[in-house]
Amino acid sequence: MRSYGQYCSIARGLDVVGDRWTLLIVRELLLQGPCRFTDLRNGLPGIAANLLSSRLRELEQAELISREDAPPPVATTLYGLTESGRALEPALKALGIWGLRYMAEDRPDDAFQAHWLAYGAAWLATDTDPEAPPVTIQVQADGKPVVVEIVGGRVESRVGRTEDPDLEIDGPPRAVLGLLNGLLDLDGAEKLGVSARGRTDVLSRLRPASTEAGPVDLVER
Amino acid sequence: MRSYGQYCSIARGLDVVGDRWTLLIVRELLLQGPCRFTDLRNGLPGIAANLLSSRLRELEQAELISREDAPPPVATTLYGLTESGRALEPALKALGIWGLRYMAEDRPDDAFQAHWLAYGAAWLATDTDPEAPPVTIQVQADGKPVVVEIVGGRVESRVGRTEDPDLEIDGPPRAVLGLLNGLLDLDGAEKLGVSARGRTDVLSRLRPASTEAGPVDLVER
DNA sequence: CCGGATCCCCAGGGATACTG
DNA sequence: CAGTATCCCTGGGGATCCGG
Repeated sequence: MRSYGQYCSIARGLDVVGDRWTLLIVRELLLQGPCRFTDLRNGLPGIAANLLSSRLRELEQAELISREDAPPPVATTLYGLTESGRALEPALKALGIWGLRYMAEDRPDDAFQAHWLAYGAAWLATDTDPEAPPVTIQVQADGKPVVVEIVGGRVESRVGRTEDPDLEIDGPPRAVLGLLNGLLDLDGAEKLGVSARGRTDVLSRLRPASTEAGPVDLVER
Repeated sequence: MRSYGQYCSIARGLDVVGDRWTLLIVRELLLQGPCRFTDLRNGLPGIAANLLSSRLRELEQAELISREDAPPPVATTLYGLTESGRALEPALKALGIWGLRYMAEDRPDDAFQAHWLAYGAAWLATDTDPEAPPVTIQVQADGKPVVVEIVGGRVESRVGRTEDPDLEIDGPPRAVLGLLNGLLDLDGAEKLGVSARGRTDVLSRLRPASTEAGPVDLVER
């Protein structure tokens, strides 16, 4: 990227990660851990192969990512974040919280992947009752399964399924996301097509991680 | 900007502010308050007038900024941030903290403005001794004056001069910034051309605002 | 002088095809 | 699978010009 030529840490940061797709590549590596080229390509629907290739080269040169050869059974190269790359997490988190305000808009053609929903829960929600016992929620959105665990004040999540969850919810991504972030109550979510089975009371423990951003209306205006 | 087409709050956020110059425009309005076209242009050295014009139009449409007609004596239009625009502050702050690691590199041609240094102090530094009495520092870097006040755990700053500061420091931007962020000690800063007069002991109260980013080496490698 | 609009040119991004 | 190569087109940089 062409430099902004300004002695300002925001501008210099953008000199490095301001290019198109760059922050999303970091997002993928942050969420998925070390990835193969094809994993990244799948996690970034819409990116052109040459662009991904060139971005990876630039990011490696900037020492945000490093290539490593995977152990024998796989025998391919893996791309992983360096310390500098991982240090972008707070910035991505803040941007993700800000971007929540645009998640209400329904764009049917948008791609959707399970791990995006997973980080949505883990990064963007807080447990309001840290003293309460841990609970497990089996989430499914657009057919993609995610497990959310509320444990001692923290909200954690991963892609996949679990046995005997305290609660199961299923529905379109927008409604499920609103429910997980505490921005939608169950009534509202059910109107948007969510079905819930089990201890629906645990949902009241979830509140949006604020950064004093204030709540956002996830229902389309 | 062309949409990434991903149902992810980071991607949707970048759909709005991911274009070149956009975040820097928000930075200016955040630091300077409502601005005229020319003020923005001066605060964004390097931007082409047509780009600024088109970005302002897009940002207004996205409801991040609003135009208002200034009161009679000025009689020009002012651009100011809306609530959504101001909500970007945490993201810009996080990015600015991350970008600090690139502030060590010396690029003689980079532009430098006083208010960038001012936010550098206020956003990126913390007072380690909130109980201690308030102190005032008169800073000057590259001829541009900034006042930094350490008051009850908070670090505040503004462009300009004050009377009877507890400490005066003067030197090249890189060294002054390192000193204000607690990343450089006085000895190191003096080697980079800083001169200090007054209560140099108050500098020990400044520490970098972490976001667990860890300290950064501001001296060139 | 302020607040842009217009024009031209080039670099960077998108789509697809091709190769080790 | 992991990229490269190619072509095309849009979007950004830079200068100039114009109305208020």
